[in-house]
Amino acid sequence: MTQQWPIERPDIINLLTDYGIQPTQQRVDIAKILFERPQHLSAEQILDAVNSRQPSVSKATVYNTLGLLAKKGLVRQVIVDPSRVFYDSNISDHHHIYNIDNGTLTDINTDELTVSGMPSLPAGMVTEGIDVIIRVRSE
Amino acid sequence: MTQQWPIERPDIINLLTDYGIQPTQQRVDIAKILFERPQHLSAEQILDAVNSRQPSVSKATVYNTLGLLAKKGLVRQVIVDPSRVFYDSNISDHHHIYNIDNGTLTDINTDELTVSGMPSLPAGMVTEGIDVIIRVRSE
DNA sequence: TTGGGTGCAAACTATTTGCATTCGA
DNA sequence: TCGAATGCAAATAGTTTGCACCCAA
Repeated sequence: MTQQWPIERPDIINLLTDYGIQPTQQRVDIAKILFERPQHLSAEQILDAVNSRQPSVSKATVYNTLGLLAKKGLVRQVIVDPSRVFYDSNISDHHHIYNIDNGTLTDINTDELTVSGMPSLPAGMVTEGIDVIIRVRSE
Repeated sequence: MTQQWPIERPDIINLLTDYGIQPTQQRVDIAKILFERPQHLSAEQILDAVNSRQPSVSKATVYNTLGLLAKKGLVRQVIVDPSRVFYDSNISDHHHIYNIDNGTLTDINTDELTVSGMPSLPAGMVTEGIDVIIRVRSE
């Protein structure tokens, strides 16, 4: 899927529908923040952004929606910091650099950095995904 | 460092001392659990294990000690689950398979699975570590 | 009308912190 | 002796949950 950013409101509605998600006002608002560009946001950042003009979405709905988007495969959870989950609007295959000083995530394409030698898994095990995280710090 | 497991109490005391950690009773008890074998334990598992006979170490001390051991480089934090941190007593370079169904971690040696194409980092950035996590589930 | 979606507040849980007490070099 | 280590409980923070209300098909 060749993507152009930002994804506009009508396209977001189609996207949600395609993924089997009923496009309610709040869900579209939340998705709109995420799909402005490929980015990594925490739940709190999304809550703040979506309510920046006037409060319109509750915390519970933000969490419920992010969980739903992740479960349906529209966004990807990035687990690099025990204190909060990041939601990545770029679902094409890629890896991450995590700056532990400022909590910033940067993408690495899989053609730049590759993983080789995937071990065979025990019977009955299915790969759900491969995360590569390069932890960096300043100085 | 060729390691033989389990690491016994007197060796743990030397190990702590070598790493600049004052080997108190509680710290040695906690380290002893971790260094029985190469393994991945959560803070709660360690708390339970260390107090299995009779309560001897508080929750705060377990957290303080694990943080200290990680900071000094005696154990490695493994961040794969937003709900809890795992502590890995194997600090030799390796990667992980994480079973999201049962929360189990399995090691992968770096000679089985390798990462190539480390991107050059911006000036002033230093690599702290590379984590590769293969997420799997049953069935 | 009726079930899914939402909001609010309370509940939860892993982790951290403040502070008084105890320990160990 | 005296600072470091410990323990307890309370505080914190991200996330989840229970439940009443609301809305669209």
